[in-house]
Amino acid sequence: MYCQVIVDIAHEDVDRVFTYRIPDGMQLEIGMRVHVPFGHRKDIEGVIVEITDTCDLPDARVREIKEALEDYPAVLPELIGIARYIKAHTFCTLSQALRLMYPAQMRGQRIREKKQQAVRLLLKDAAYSEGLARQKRAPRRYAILEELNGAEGHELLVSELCNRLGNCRDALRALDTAGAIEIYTRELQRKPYNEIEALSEKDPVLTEQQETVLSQILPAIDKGSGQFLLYGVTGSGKTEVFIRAVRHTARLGKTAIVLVPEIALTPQMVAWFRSRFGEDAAVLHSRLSAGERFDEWRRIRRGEVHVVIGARSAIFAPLTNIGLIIIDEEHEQSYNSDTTPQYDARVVGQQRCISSNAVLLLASATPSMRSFAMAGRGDYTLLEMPQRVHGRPLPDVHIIDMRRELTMGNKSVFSAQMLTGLTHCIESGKQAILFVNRRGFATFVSCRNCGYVVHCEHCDVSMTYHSVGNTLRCHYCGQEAPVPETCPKCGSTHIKYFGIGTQRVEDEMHKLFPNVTTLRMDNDTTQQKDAHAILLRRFQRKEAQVLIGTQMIAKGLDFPDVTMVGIVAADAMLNLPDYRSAEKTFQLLTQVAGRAGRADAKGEVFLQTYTPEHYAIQSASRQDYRAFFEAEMARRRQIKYPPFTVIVRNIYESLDEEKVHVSAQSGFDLIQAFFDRRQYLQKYIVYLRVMPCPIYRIKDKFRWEVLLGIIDIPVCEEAVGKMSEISGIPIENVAVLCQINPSSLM
DNA sequence: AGCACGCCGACT
DNA sequence: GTCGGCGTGCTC
Repeated sequence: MYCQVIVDIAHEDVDRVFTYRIPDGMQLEIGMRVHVPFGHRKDIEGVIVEITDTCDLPDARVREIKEALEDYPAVLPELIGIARYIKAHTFCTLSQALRLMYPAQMRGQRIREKKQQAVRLLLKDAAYSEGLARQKRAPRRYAILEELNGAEGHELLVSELCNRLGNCRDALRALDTAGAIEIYTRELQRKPYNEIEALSEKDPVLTEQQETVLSQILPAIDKGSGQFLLYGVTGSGKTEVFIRAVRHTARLGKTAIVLVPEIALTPQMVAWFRSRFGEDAAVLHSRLSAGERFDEWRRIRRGEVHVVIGARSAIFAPLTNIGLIIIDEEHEQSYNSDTTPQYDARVVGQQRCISSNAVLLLASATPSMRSFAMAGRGDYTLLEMPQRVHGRPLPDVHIIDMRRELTMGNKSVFSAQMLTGLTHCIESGKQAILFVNRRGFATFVSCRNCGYVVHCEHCDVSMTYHSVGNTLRCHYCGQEAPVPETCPKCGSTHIKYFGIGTQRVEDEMHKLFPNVTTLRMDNDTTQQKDAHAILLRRFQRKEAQVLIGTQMIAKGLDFPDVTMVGIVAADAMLNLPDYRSAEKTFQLLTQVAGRAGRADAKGEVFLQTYTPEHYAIQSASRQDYRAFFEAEMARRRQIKYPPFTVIVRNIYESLDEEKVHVSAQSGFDLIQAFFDRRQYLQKYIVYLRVMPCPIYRIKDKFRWEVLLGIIDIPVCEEAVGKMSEISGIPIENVAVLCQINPSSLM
């Protein structure tokens, strides 16, 4: 018997199968990880992707499998198929794609099951009393028996016993020989989020629109096919739909994956599922400890759970018999991996659904351009939930023209109108959220006399002022610098701060409302582990009346007492060099506005902007997704951007300014030559150019880019592949990376 | 990716 | 004369 092995080496030259002989008596299956000799090297890890009884190579060239690394296939056959799909579509090696399928810690045997010693009491009832009496004069043994008798299931971990009674291993050994107890090793499960408390356990009555939506999803799950895009406004009760759909899936004996866009949102989703849904839910994401991750992965692999909840990587959960894959907040950029393999969890999910006869359910209050367009074409069935539960109205949104504030002489952070709203909210004892999409205090520091702006000395960006520590910080490389007292250029002392950051808003709040407690949540205050959850819990417990934060407060959070939301600068992200900035602005404004008025009181949103007429802001204020979608699609079509095109961007970075330019130019020449040889592709090119990156220097490295825009039709994958291939050619002292539909064009 | 094989410069 | 530089090529 022979098998085909993919060796765990990420290089094109070895990106193919190698044939090995299976030694007599070795039990191997497809998907198992093995050690194989490879060239002059021993013990290279590999994955078996095929088993055959013949082989067409001369016998002398075929070597033997050394050993299996586990006694079960680490990669399910279905996931080998998914890995092949990822290789074909993201231009990585098969070994890189296979690495996604099992915990990284398993590579190089760096992790083992955690075993612990446990003891079980073998004596029951009368025998127990008798045995106990016999130990009257051995207090250690007596105590052990008593402890075990009182323990749940009459068993305890040895470590726990030693904790309670001191070191008692000798006594344990004696009891073991006497046959009173049994000492055994058992596997310890490290379970994340075990401490999460259950929420309400009763099923709420479904709203009419929830019923309607489920009446379409559930039969599809029975049938084993269907792809849905659930467009439901914030607060429309999408989570309840998820729970019912997953429960239905589990009742059919099938399994489900629920994806959330970021790790911080998993505990909440887990809580909802654990409390409402009897079945066990596993959690899988990259910030679990190595041990936790391995244990969760193995629980799933052994078929012990029906539901897996997690971030992007959980799409590769080793579940069999999948019946449903849910992707919540479907529009989030975080579903795209930005490191190789650059997969899109939505696309992988779709592929898994096809290979497992499962239903795909994408959900969002602000669907991505791509998904909504696909629904329009009939690729997805569109499901809508336009109303909030319990007929709660959407919040009133007030657009405030900050240009007028300025002409009226108001130079502060808050407009008169927002200040009134804030005061009213605070006085009525409710809570408020202030959204600022910039951390730090001020966005840049500038001389009023000559216009000089303080830049980072390593990057071509202005530095941000942080009032904590009174320093300037570069948000790209972390470099800190003191605030200049005089202008380095003209010597003037008129140095001023411009732009608004979270610290500035916090500062202003304290000045205006000295007795109101606030919480600030941004990258700077959430550095420590769990800081995120702790801050939110404090706000939930009303330890503060006002929460000031960046993007991270926008998503999925449910604070019933928040009646007022202030968006300090709605257009701050509108002018970024990113074709998605309008879409991002609309999504963010909608999400933030959705935080207001989630319980009984109607919410109010104050949206400050310098461009009140912009369609992203207008449509967001009316929570009018369709209007935004139409306008944005028209614009994307016109400027030829995704979803009409694919953008491929090769970035060249080097400390050597001359070399990086030359390298980018030769990369450009290669792709140009490629197109010259393929006339049939040329008509799909929208643009192809080589130029310096918008941020020309980061961390002292000069940056150039080759940018390709090409109509998104299947034959164009060839061109994407070529760009990826070119980026893989090593150049001395120049780093090249390839981005497909990059999230930012910095 | 790794590591050996192979053909040219400055050293005990 | 050798030790060792890293260019090129192969791995079932």
